[in-house]
Amino acid sequence: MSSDGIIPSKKSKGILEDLNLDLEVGIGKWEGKAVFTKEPLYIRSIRPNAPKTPKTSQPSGSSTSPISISSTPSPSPQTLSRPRAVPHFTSPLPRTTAIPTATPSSSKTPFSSRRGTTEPPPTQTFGITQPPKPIHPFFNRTRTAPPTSQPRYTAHYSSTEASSTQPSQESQTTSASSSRAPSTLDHNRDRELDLLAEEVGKLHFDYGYGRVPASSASQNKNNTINSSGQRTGDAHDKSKSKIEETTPSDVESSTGVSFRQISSNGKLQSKSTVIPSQLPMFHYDQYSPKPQIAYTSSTDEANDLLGCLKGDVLGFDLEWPPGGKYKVTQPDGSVKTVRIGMTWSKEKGGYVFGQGRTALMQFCDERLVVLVHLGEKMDIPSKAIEILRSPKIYKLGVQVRGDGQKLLRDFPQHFTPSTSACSSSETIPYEVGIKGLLELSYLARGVDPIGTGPGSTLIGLAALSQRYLRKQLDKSNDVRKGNWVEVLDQKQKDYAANDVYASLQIYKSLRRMAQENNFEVNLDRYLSNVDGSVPIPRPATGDNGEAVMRTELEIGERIITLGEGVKPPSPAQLGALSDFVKGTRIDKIATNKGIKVATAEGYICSALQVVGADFLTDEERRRLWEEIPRDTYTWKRNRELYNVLKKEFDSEAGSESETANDV
DNA sequence: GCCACGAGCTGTAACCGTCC
DNA sequence: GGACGGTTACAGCTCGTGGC
Repeated sequence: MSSDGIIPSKKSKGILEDLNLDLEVGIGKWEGKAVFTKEPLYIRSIRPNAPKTPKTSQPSGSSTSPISISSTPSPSPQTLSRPRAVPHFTSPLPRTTAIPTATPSSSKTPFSSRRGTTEPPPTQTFGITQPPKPIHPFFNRTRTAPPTSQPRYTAHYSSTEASSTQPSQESQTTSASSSRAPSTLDHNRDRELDLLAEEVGKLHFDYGYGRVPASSASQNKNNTINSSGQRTGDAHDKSKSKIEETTPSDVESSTGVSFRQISSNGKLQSKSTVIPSQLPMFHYDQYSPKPQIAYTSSTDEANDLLGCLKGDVLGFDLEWPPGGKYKVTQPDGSVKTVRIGMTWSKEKGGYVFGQGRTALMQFCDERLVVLVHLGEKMDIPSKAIEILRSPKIYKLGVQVRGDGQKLLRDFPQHFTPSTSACSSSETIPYEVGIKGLLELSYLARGVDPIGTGPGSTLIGLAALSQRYLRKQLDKSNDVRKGNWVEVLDQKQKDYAANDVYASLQIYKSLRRMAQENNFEVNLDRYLSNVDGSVPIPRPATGDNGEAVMRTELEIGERIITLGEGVKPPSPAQLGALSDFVKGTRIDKIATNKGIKVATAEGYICSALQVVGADFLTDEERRRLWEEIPRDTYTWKRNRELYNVLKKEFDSEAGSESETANDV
């Protein structure tokens, strides 16, 4: 592509690839679309239209390059001038699996030496002819840019310019970062991760799911005791010992699920990998005592069985048939094809695929797996409703919220209030719903933030099983997408039981991990309740009885109602004002949100122009007056507010009233 | 096949700052 | 004070992941 294009030329990309970059650097081989940056960058644009007055003082970079990049940290977020986010390199590879790969030289820099970072070293591919696919991206992704005081965008230089930029020595010190603007939430999470990483780095981990350091392996082998005093080590079947006997060299020469090694001093040193296909398959009967599997399609029996479940943490899952055609064997032996979850669309002139109704509910505790087969018509047993509604019983699963929503759609009568419960208020409070749904992948992220990597997306049950149980979970399509409506065969029962029992075992592994490292886990942080509590706006009634639309705003802890037709402030403006009334200084708000102070000032004043200065208390108005300097554009653009405050707080207001108008 | 969710990319309105 | 152009924030889109 030409130098004007978005994609850098093969030549320039080749230069990047050929560079013998250090791990600290991050750009070694580009595989994704976005540009990743680890360090704050100076960017100096000398485009013809660039401002004549540079906003930052620059170290001398490559003078021939349209854009110069330095790894020197920015002195202040307020002084960094950047163009808007621009996509950079393109690649047919999926974005989320794009992993800047380390060059061999990267091994010179041990991961442990990288202060303030939490990402694992990039997957090493030495001697691998076929890069393995099965690694879950969340166990293998480099993290995004670390939290800095930078504004939202870091080093998103225009691709047009970058494409013609020769990689200078300085540019080599840049690393990969998403071109996506890191949100405030991202920043906060990154800060949390950094803090956690520091703490975790001090600890000695024996996760019980990765390779166990020799010293502790002998100690723990078959002797792990859970909090309830039960012996759990031997539950990890005979095949476990095979893994434990694997020599480090065996493991390191493999690829697949990556496990980071933590030395006795707690530092991350290197990683080893295990090919998932070498892992044994998960099966509930490998555990001791072997759980009983109870399959029923009788409501009474289901109630009895569910009543036998003990503890306040249960495995939970649902199965339903994807929409499609299914062959069903009739009582007389004949085979009939039926359509499930398909509806005829006149517009499309064909069937539209949907979903079948929930056909199977799985619950389990340590000793009992209950498979309640609802089939086509059976209603949810009352005991199951009781469990699902109870906030005190945690129901474990991956994308458990989706399961909850599915139940809510299929059986709304049990989890949503009747319409008679509607109040006259503008939102309808829902007292029921499905509570205590505990998202396992969020729990894993909380307990094992380094192992799961950055981000907040869901991690599949199979990936969790590989990592925390060292077992493969059968997720083959032939069973998964099968017909769950008809009476289940043994394969389906096993699949369903394994799914739900694996959730419980993963939870136990995570809990053990947290206990061993003195991490207090508040399970309520990982709940995904489904209570249908979506506010339903009801138009207010005007004096003449006609419905008028008003907007209710929550600012800080105060609620204010705007008049009809008044356009509410933008979310950013409301957020800034909300923070201000909570007592946060404006410069702090700007830093927290990664925006300029002037922008934060503008947001607050703009919001106040809408809600009115009276919204603020006397003290808040004084704070505003004192925190925003007189000679700012903020006051120029909000003169009305300026005059109000000046009159109130400026002792020389009278003599300067004309000046105020001139601002 | 569907659904839900998160991450990354992109267009654009709004904002900021300078010039006349 | 208006015009203008660069900068910033945000909404909406696409795509990939997970679930069945």
